[in-house]
Amino acid sequence: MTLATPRLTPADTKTRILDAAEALFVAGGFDAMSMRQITTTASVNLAAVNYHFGSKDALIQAVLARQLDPLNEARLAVLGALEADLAERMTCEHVLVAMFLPAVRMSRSGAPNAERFLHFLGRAYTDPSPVVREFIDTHYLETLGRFFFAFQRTLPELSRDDLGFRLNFAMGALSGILAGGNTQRLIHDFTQGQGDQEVTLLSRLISLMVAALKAPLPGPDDTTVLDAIVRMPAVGSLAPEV
Amino acid sequence: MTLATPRLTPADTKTRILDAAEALFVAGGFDAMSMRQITTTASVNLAAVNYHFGSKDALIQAVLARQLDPLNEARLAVLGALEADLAERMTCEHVLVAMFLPAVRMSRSGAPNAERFLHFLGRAYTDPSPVVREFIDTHYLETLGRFFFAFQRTLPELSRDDLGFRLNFAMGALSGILAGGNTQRLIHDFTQGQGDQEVTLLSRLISLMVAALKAPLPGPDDTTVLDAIVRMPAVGSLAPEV
DNA sequence: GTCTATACCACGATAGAC
DNA sequence: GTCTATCGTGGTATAGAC
Repeated sequence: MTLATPRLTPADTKTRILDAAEALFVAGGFDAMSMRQITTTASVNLAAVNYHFGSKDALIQAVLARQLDPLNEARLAVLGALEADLAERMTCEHVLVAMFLPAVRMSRSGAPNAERFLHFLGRAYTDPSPVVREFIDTHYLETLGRFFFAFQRTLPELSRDDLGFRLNFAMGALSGILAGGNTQRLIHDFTQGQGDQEVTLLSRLISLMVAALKAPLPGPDDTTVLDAIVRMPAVGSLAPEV
Repeated sequence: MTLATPRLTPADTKTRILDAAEALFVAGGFDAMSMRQITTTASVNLAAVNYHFGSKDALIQAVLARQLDPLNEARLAVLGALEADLAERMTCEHVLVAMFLPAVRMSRSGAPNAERFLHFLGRAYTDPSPVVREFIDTHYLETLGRFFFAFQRTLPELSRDDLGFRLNFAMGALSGILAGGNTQRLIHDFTQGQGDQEVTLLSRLISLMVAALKAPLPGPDDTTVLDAIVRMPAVGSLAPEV
């Protein structure tokens, strides 16, 4: 754990660059922050970023890691604690709580920039730049593997492929919610929520996740019904055009 | 309907630019296609793009519109046909079929580049560039308003806000699936599927969508259960760190 | 109206002096 | 460690030929 030393002396170059980059990232995303903007804001030379981090890509990865690594650690800690406590009594709801609660917790902690944390998180998860996307995906993969196991234990009736399909579905859905125009409202709900609201939003999200995870596999009947729809005259008569 | 005239004379500059841009877009996405690449491939001058389209952004929008506008028209046509045929007997499964079937149909049509259509669609829905994203969102909004109405009629028990929340969830989920590493596999399933496979994948997708749309609202009981989880010693004792 | 040649400015990156 | 100067490439703007 890094001590948040509130020293009065100016931070060193590396930290100043990280802070400036983080602020500009939250404000406008990866593409909007230019090296010249970053170095000007941090009051360092243009070449300093390349010297300390190697490239703009490596810089943003350092910025992301500084915030997201503790988050993933917290997720794993909650998951581990729940598993130690409940063992076989775990449900997928517990796993979902382990996934979502730490972010909410962090945004309410007394730490500096706590209220900016969800802003940062929203940016990180929705930023269009490939560098950011790849970092998120990679760093998720480590944690996701662990959670995948946990989900598998609570949802033994699902095959490995099917669980992967549904998790992909559910996580994509969460990203979609964050990416949509509701982000501001969601963050507002998050930050404003004291206890009750926090739990309310969590339960709302989780109930949708659970529905997607526990939905019955489409049986032959469903296929037949769907087939009937597809072959309806009203649908089938429409010639496809490209 | 535009006639797919296979003229032997070289296409005019505008069309050549559109074709070249589309090919490069499918191959590598928006960022990877440079103006100089496009104009070289199309054998036109660098400034021709700016003359005919105004900017690179406007060009990609024209490329997207040429392919996606017919798709949206087909979606609306299927929806209208189903509504005319079924009236009050419509279910949300019918609406979902109207949403997803046209894309599958188009990819199987005899039109040129039909098999490339889902590749193109995958790119369009997952390209990280803000220009592409904004275009997709905007052009969806028109169609989505119409579909929102249709969903509302088949799911009267959901409030307007709640339906919006869940549709956002479901559509984000679909994008997530397309955006994930499964895209190639999904496309493979799509293209290879003759009838049966096509219906199978559709039914699989739709069953998840239906589950998310029809999931019961979390009642007081669920909130209490969740609250109990959140306040468990194992969870609550973990101090948040940022 | 169309098309071409060319100039412009901002970007990220890097070599080399200090 | 830090700085300046500079390179290559990106999208864009315009003057002028046809």
